[in-house]
This record gives sequence, C-alpha cells and structure tokens, in this order.
Amino acid sequence: MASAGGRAAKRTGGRAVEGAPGRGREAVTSLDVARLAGVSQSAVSRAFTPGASVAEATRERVFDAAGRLGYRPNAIARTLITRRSRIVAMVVSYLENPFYPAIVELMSQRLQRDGYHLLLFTSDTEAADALLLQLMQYQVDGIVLVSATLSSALARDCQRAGVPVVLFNRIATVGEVSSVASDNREGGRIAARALVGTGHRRPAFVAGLENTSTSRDREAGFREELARLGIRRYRRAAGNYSFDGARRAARRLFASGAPPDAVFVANDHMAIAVMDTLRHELGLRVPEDVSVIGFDDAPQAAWDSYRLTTIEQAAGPMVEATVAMLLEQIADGAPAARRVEVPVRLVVRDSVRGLAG
Amino acid sequence: MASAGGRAAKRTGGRAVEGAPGRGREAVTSLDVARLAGVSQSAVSRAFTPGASVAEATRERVFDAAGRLGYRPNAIARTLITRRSRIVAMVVSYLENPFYPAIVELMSQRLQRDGYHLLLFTSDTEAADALLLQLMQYQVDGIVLVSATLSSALARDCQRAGVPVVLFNRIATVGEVSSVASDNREGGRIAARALVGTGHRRPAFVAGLENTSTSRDREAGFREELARLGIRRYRRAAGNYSFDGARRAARRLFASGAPPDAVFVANDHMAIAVMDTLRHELGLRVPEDVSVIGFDDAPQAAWDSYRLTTIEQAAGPMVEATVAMLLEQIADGAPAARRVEVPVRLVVRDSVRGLAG
DNA sequence: GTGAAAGCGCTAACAA
DNA sequence: TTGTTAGCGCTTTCAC
Repeated sequence: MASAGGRAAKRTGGRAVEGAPGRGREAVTSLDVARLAGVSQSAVSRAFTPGASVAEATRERVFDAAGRLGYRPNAIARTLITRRSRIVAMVVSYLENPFYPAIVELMSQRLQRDGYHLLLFTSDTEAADALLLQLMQYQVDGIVLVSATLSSALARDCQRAGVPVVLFNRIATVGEVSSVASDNREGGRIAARALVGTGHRRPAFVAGLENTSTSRDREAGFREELARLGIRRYRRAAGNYSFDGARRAARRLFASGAPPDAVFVANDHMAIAVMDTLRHELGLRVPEDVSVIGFDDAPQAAWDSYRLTTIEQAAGPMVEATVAMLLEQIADGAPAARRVEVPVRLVVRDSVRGLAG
Repeated sequence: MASAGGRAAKRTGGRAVEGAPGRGREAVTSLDVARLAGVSQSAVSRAFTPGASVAEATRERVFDAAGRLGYRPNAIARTLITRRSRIVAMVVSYLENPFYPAIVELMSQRLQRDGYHLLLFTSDTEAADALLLQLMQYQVDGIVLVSATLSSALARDCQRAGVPVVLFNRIATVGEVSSVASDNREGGRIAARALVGTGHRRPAFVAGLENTSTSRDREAGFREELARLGIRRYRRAAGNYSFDGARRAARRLFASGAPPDAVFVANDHMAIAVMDTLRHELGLRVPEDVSVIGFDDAPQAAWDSYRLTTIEQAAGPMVEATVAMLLEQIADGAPAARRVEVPVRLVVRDSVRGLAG
C-alpha cells in the first residue's frame, strides 16, 4: 500500500496523470524506491553504484525497498547521462564459416564477464555504411569489425567520431585504427615448410577473397617460403572464402595436366570443400594422392572424415587481445592504434602425407 | 560560425561549461541542428521521424544543417522517452551446433530489415537468471530464447514484466509464453517410416538432452510410428546434443550383440558424430551396414563425406514466424501466447540404405 | 554520508 | 505546420 500510494502521487509536473491506466504497467523507478526506503533518489543511485559512498545501513534499506518493488535500474537512462552504454557492437560478414560462430561465442562470453553486451550485426559490404551509422546512434562503447570486406575508411570514421574500433582478423589499410590478427604470413611459411619438408614438389594455393589481408598475407608467406626452399612456381585459384567457390577452385586446379601434389587452402572451411571435391568428385585420395593443409583449426577440421592438418588461429588469445584493447581504449579515450599479431602453430592430423602425428 | 556560437551558448542551466575542453568531443544534439537550421528542436525531431508532419522545406533545411554538423539522432535518448529500444535480445546456449549460427544470421538479417537490432547472449542454464535481469535493464523490446535449457518460468517472468518472449525451437511448459518449433513429433514419425519402409528392423535412437521438448517430441513420434509399424522396441542412448556425447552414445549402442541396423539421431550435429564413429572407429559402413538419419538439415549434412539423410527444419519460416509474433506482440502489447508449429520434411541423401534419391 | 537541484538528448502534448 | 513546455529515469555536482 505504501508503494501504491507512492505510485499515484509520483508525477510532479503540472498535468499529472493520476493512475494513468492507458499504457499498462509503468516501470518502477529509483524515485519509487527512494520513497519507500525513506531516502533520496541520490541515495538509491549510490546504493546501486559499486564504488559509491553510502552507509551500509542505507544500502540495505534501499535494497530492501528495491526488492519489494521489483526495481531494476534502467540502463538506458544511465547511459544517457554517463555516456557509456556498456554495449559493444560486432559486425560479422557471414556465419557460414564455422570459425566465426566460435569467435562470436567467445567474444560474447568474454564481454559478459566484464559487464558488456554484444550487439550483433551481419553484413557484407553493401549495407555497411548505413549499419555503422546506426551503431553510432546506439552509443555503442566500441566496435569489433570481423567482416573482411568492410572498408577501413569506414572504420576510421567511427574511430574519429570517438568510438573505439578494433579490426578482427584483418589489417587496417589506413592508420589510426587498431587490429588483431594472426601472424598470417608466418602461417603461410609454416604451411610451405610442412609441404616441402615432406617431399611435395607441386604445391597449389586456394585463395580466399583476393582483396583481403588474411588471404594475401597467407599466400605471401607461402610463396616466400616456397621460393626459399627452391620452388618458384605454384598453381593457384581463388575460392573467395565460400564453400562452392572452393569446390570450383579445386576442379580448376586439377583440370589440366601435371596436377598439384599438395594444396594449401586459405581456411578450413574451404579446405574441407577441397577435400570433398578431391575425394568424392575427382576420385583422388587424401593424403595419398594429394595433401591438403588448411588454416583456422575450425572444429570440423578435427572430424574423423577429414582429420585436416591445419594452421591454428588462437581464437582465445585473439578474442582476449581484442577485448583488452577495446576496453583500454574505452577507458582512456586513447586512440592508440595498435596492431596485435597473434602467433599461429601447425596442428598435425592426417591430411598431409608423411607428416608425423 | 553559427554553429560554433551555438555550441558555446548551448548550456542553458546555471553553471554553464563554456567550451568545456575536459571531456573531448561532445555530441552534436538536435538543439544544435535546430539552431543552425533556424527552427525549433521539435522540428528537428519531426524531420527525423518517418511519418511526422513537417513541411518539405523545413525538412530540407533540417537535413542540410544536420549534414553540416554531422548530426546523428541519439537512439538512447529516444528510447528513454518512447520506451521502445528497437533492440531484441536473443539468448542462445551454444553455437557449436551448426544449425544455430544459421538461425542467428537469419534472425539478425530479418530484424535489421525492420529496423531492429540484435543483442546476443550466450548462456547455458547457470547464469541465465542474472542474464535476463540484465536484458530487462536494457529495455529490450523483445526476447528470443533459443537456449533449450533455460527454464520456462524465467520466460514467463519476462513476459509478465511486459517484455514479449518467444521460445524458439522449444515448447513452453508453462502457459502465457509463445513458441515457434518444428513439428518434431511428425519428424520422428517420418524418420521411423523412412527406416522401416526400407526394411530396417533394429532401429535405435540417439537422444539430445533428455529434458528438452525437441528431443522428447522427436523420440515420441519415432516410437509411436515404430509401434504402428509393428516394432515395439528400440535401443536408445543419450548424446546430450554434444558431439562427444553422441560419439559415446554410438559406442554404447553398438557395444553389445545384435547391433542396430539404423540410427535416428536427434540432430545433424550428433548424427555426423555418430557416422564418424561408426565408420572410423567401429569399422562399419554407412549406409551398407547401418543407416543413419538426422534432424535439422544443417549445412554439413550436405557435405560429400556425409550426405546425411535428414529431417529438415525450415529455418527461414521459423525465423519469419518468430519475428512476426514478436513484432506483433511489441505493437499490440497483446500477450497472445501462441504456439506455432512449422512443418518438416525428409531430405533424402545417401545415409539410409534403400532410400531413393 | 546525504539531499536538492540540474540536466543527459530526445519526443509528445498542447496551444497557436 | 510549428514552437513551447514538460518530462523519460537516471547520475552528478554542490552544499551541508
């Protein structure tokens, strides 16, 4: 009854709505709690603010009143005044590549741990501009761009507008914006060494999207190490990071004479497509006739039907670095613009002939 | 200069901050735009509100001024007053099962189309209570619960608190809350018919989590149709919707004499684990020695290494129904509490012996 | 440690 | 159609 009375008398302005049955249940506000607890609204605010200076007794009375009223602070109102939403946006191009769901899950959990929330967007290039603008409207505290195809310029604009941006698995082509990526070049080198070291002499490469730094760096490392080991030429085809694209790439690679004896594929998702095409369409055995090596260490790479040898991207450390940088920038407001490069390592399974487990 | 003057004179309260270089770039507000355009703040608001009554000339002047200032409406402030955040929360237990990333992607795109945004949470039971409370604090307009293990009671509480909830791929055990799910029972029946109709006589079932409606309904339909076709008994084991759990289940099923000649698995992710275990660990051929039938039609089911015959869940229609119900509830405030059941169908591939493509 | 007052940026009556 | 006014629910000086 105390609460009911409080509610009715609540409106202070001129045309009070006295009960206002129109809109349905109204929210319980900090003012309601304050009245029931017999303290000021500020006291309620302080009671719910971790490091604030409130007497233990006051805090208890507030919590008690809040409990009875079923009060929950309104994060939106708080955001409006503190200018911190505790929301981080993540833009991801597509979730078809199984490496990304894992990243999303990790990121979500990592952010939840710090009291942040994840606003998820899926987009390929086209609608991206409009999207980022929307993000800004939501006062997100930071943005993680996973989408390989979004323009760096866009990212820079956000950064300039005061919203920290971290590029994930992708290098900035403009300065100012931070990024976290694997040591893709070294990954390519490792792949080359693994193949050449086991006697392969006609390697091929299946690229992702040609305009992405990941695909380019992986290939650059591969090419470079191949050359160092005396192999100056290799066949190549682009799979554009799509499953069917990779299947087509595999067909092209093996269409003409002197087929490759090994294929390095820019990610596991495509590598699996390549393996399937080799085995079930082209009648080739992996690894007996052709070796295949992937990139990511996606869950599927470990499945018995593939047992794909691959370059592992350290998802955990990558996510950790991303969140750390983001939170740091949020706290300091410092533009920083750092580039983190996470080490990769070879995971040996059964898709490369002659490589010991 | 007009804008600069506007900025400096902006603070209306007593202790004006005159320039305030402390905090860094301040946001451009609708008031700034109003001043530059020489109109009232309301006019700016109207110009940015789709159906509002503004003269075309006014709108243009506002947009012009907004453009020069780089103004973007503050969605948070709008939410505070309209009480509509245009944010929908989605709680998903884990993204390991490849069916779910597809759902997340579809849902995200579908919501974006209607100007809504997706706040993503990952959680298994434990932290769920705390989670939902947080959601409420963010004034989300609706919640989609995909997590199979979250309690229905929790969902009901949200619903009661005025936030529309739709259970996805999961039936409510309490009334009041809406749900969208496949016709799981019929799916089970179809699986039974497919198996028995092709001469299988020793079927088995690999369950998901025993306490989920999906797994139970799929099994109930399977059992029921088996019985109708004269098969009263079948072996069963629980895989708990995990890959390794399914592998263990497969081992158990085939450990003792008179092994099954067919396995119906509660989802594709587990079905793939079962196939791999059968083929690569137990030395059995699929479908020659054992037939396998799954549920979902996840992308991986179509991969050449599996060619899994499965019961398709119509992801598109399910998402469509979910969003439609949610938006309807958001608009009407109607509790509705409907139960949508989406039809399933058999997708024939090569994992069931004797079933024609 | 606590309360009063001001105001975050916006929209929604109401009056003109 | 437009401007004026009063808040949405919260945090934050400032004074005590």
